[in-house]
Amino acid sequence: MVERVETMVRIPVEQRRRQLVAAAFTVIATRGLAATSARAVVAEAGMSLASFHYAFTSREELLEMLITEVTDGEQAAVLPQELAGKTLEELLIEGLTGYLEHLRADPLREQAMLELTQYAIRSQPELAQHQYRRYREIAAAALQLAASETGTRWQVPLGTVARLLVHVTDGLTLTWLVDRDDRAARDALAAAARALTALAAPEPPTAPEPSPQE
Amino acid sequence: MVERVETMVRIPVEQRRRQLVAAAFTVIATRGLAATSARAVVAEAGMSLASFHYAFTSREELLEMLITEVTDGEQAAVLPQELAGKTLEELLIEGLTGYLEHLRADPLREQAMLELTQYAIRSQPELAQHQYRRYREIAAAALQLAASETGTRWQVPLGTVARLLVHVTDGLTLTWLVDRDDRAARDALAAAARALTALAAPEPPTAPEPSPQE
DNA sequence: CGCGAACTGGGACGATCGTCCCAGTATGGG
DNA sequence: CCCATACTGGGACGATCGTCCCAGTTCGCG
Repeated sequence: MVERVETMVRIPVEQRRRQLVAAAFTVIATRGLAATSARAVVAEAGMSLASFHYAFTSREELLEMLITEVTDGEQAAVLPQELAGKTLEELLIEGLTGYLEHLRADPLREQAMLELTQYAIRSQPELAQHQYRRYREIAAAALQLAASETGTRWQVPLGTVARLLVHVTDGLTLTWLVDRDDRAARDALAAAARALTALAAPEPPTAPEPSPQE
Repeated sequence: MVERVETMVRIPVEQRRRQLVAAAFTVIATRGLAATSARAVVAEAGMSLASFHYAFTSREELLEMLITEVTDGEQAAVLPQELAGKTLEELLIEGLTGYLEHLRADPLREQAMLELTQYAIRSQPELAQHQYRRYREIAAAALQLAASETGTRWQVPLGTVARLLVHVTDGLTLTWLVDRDDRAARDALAAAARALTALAAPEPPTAPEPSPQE
């Protein structure tokens, strides 16, 4: 009664989980989290519905793995490449411009990240916290590099500047996704770089002499 | 066959629309946009499902009216109250602190606004643009007031600073909703105020004399 | 070579969704 | 006072959702 099925493929669970996660991210980016049903995901991955619940016990579990994997794989798209002979402000502008280009190149990706954050805030707060800790780590690394490379020093705790930088990139993302105004985004980004620069000051000489204040 | 219904109430359409919009916002805030079904809304509003489609032709129409109404009613929660004798940085700190308090007092409201923005980006881009134009208007008004009140002048076009300020508040909102870290938020906000202050300079005397540069 | 276990396809279940319909009720203009 | 109409309650429809089940297929290990 059952026909010979020629397309049946046997794939180990781990690989299938990865495939489903990737497919899910694609669906979220293109059609939104609300439309990311189990059926839509398996359709995107080209497998049957049963494989979904063989690999994951629930949709929630898939999303959990998705968020974890995506935020851990998050790279510093912000790091400027040419460091030599630039001022801090120039470095910040380049870094932020790099982020804007990253955003412009693949807006759906950042939109998906945003939707996942919002989902996580409601459904898996720890995941959202982890995601933002990672963002801040990346920001802090970039800021520290920029400062040390230009012989400057942050006047405010690095973690605080990093937090502020994440605010800026988040805002940049949200606003640009809304209006797609490249020119305005670049202006705002330049202003942000200029403003952030005010939080740094030239580093005192390498061998710190006791200041003659007492 | 039909029993006497004693609870039936006749309400004009306009009022019912307003009631439904208000109920919908409550549901979005408490349970998320994904859970904001027509049935959930009418349950919150205490009416029957038919009234929903008597007042609105579709769920989408309700959300459209909801977004429009809410963003038009958006107030400047950011305006500092005591203006006299403060520096620009102090004024900015107070304004941002005011916003943080507003956020802390009713986090679900801002979370709902964020979810509505995300929905609008995908489904009604014009509404999202309108929403963010409104945000920028409010920010620009606050910034202009702060500058004129402290005898300073923005070195960067007001619209650009306003855009940047919206970035900061958006980022503040998102991050705080994720980690609820009041202390870190206040630090970041103070840093933001300090950084933004660098974009302003003392206003030249009221009667502008020609500068002796030529 | 054979068999247990890993894996897959397809279909099914109950819940919930948006939308619609219709019989019935209250009300204001004549 | 009465009737057209503005309005409401409740139920229904088809679609889609997450989840589950089971018969059947393939593979690795003995």
